[in-house]
Amino acid sequence: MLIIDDCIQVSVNFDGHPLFHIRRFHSLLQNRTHLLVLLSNQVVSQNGPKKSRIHCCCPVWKSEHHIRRRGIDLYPLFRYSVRFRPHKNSYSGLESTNMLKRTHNCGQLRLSDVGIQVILSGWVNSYRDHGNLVFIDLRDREGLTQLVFNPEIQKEVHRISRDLRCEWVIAAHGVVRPRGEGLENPKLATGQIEVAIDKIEILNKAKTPPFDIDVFEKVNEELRLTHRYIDLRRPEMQNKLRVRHRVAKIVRDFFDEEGYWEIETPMLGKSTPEGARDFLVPSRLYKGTFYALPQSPQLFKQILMVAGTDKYFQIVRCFRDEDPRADRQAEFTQIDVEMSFVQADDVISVNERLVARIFKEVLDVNLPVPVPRISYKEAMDNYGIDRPDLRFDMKLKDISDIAAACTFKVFTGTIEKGGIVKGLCAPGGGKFSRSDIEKTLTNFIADFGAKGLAWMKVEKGDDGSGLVPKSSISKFFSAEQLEQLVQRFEAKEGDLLLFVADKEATVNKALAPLRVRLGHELGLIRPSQFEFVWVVDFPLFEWNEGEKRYDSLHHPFTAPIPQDIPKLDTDPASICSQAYDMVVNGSEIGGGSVRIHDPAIQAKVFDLLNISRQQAQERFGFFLKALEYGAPPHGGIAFGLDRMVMLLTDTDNIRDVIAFPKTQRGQCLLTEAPSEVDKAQLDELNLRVQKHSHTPSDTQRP
RNA sequence: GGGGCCGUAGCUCAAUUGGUUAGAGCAUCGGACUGUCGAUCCGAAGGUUGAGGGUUCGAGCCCCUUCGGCCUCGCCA
Repeated sequence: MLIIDDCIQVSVNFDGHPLFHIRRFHSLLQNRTHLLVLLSNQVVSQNGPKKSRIHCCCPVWKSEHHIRRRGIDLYPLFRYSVRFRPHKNSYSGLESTNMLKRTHNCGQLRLSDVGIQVILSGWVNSYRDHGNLVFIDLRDREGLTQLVFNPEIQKEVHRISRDLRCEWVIAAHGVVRPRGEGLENPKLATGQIEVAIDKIEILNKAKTPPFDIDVFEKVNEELRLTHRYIDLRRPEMQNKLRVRHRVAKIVRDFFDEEGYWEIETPMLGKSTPEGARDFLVPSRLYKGTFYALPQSPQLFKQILMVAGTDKYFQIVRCFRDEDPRADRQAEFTQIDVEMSFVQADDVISVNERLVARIFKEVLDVNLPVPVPRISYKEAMDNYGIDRPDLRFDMKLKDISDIAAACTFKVFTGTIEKGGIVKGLCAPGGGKFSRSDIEKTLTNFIADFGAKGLAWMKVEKGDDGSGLVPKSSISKFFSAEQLEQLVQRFEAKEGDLLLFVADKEATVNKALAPLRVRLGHELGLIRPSQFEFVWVVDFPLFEWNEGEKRYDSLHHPFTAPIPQDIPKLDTDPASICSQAYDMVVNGSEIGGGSVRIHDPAIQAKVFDLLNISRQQAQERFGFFLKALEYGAPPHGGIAFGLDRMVMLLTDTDNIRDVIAFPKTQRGQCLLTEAPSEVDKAQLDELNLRVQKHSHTPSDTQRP
């Protein structure tokens, strides 16, 4: 055995076929602990270090142990011609000349292709080795194709195929042939055919992946995020990326056809501390000043209207530094739209056609246009929330009138204090046990601030006629009142009535999620059912009791309906805005409004929001100034692209529709962002990190 | 900032409720096998039970601290 030093380069031909290339060997063999070079029947070299420049063809040797066990007996397995030459510090382009270039993808071949020669490239999805016959399922993003290796076709290629492992990257040449009768695989689109391989090229080996790509079990998400490149190989994830691309493509095509321009707006902008927390970026040139990443391009798109661009759209990244949720990331993507000389109906009709096209082209779902509309008040009354899930009925009913007349202190007391009693009828909910209701459901609504949940099961009366709500509180109700309850909810035998008594806001806050939960648990939702609705007629303001001022329900640039403009001076709380939200299955996927284009009205709104003239000038001065130079009437909308893709892919996790998402604590597990930076970087920005600025011991120090 | 769930082999999960040497399936490695397709069969290897401390004769299990992930309330004009 002879140690070969670092300056020998070996090129290997395999039966005269240059199936392997020098540079590829390098990457193939980097992870090896040992390399051996065979010449004749001798082991010529053994070498350990990873960084060796020696290249050789030894595709089956896994370890020193393996080689020792086989010893020199390995020789008959190898028939390489081996040529040495001095290392000239160059790979001389050998790697690119002979690579098998693919002719088809792995989801493409059908019976009609039988007989043709093809080259496929991809990842080894699985291997089934029968000793002589070897089957490889080769995977790329388009699908799987079965490759067959038979020693009778090409002995050496067959031998190499036995060493292939999952996730190795290969290219293979062969002939498409039909599978024998009864051997088709109906699970695969390409299951009618297979490719009999006579040439193969190993483009790269792979470490055993940290989790199986082809596995049905749910893998720990932390692991998936740290190895996102593995996770994204899974067909399910590739489909989500594909759908996301399709949506973006449809959006661009649609708006282009409709005469919209895609215009980019800055990522480094001005902080306007309203709404969510900003992500800040320090300025190097102006010490002590900061850019903010955009929460949305709201002001820029309105300025574009003043600039006469007329019809604008953008698929744009937005940033809000708030805690994430299952359907919320700090960094997310909007389909942002704005148009001039329009009223609310114009914006609505264009955009429902857009959404209809997306759902038609991606899912083949026909969405009825025009999409129905309900008012904010209707939504709050019937569903307790401004984004109602209309896939099932189960409307909330106010029973304050009945409750006021009963003798149940919790109900009457609440009403005396100005609260309400509202409830819902869960069809078939009578099957819930007392513990289901009084523990599980009561705890559930307690999270939303409700103090208790009253219930009644609707059963047949004792005399066998009529329906009577039964429960521990039914004794506080007269027979007539019980009858009224049954009628109000149109309850049937076996239903469950649930009530919450509190301030109206609290009642709605508790009952809305309870309704959705029951809808799921009672199986009231059909799979792949989509119910679209525009929620309209929002109030312009809501009263903020803590701050003693009005807040915008939408944002401060939303226009009131024209006939309510006089109320800005008299009765702001009752003003109706020109805002609209598109809601699908209880999820808000988009929202927008007609904007204020009159500087005088904008000023009045700022007054009501308790934003002083000076504050308004500091924050939005540039924008208010723009409005003074001939702003057209305009309005727009923004859709949440991530949420739309979630709906289209039936996903309840926003991270699954983002290629490189962050965790709930805002970390990227792949890159380990955020990270500390060099002192030099901080110095350049004139920044200093105060590590313990908030600990009492520090502040008390003299 | 608050509440909840979780962390055991590479992965997914067990471990008779504090008791002997922490098990299984899949993956990995070795062997056999010419029609499989989540191949099969035989064999092997694989563990600081997230980390640190405590209680105990004895801790995967109980207590405290801490790290990480997920869900959620607040927050998200």
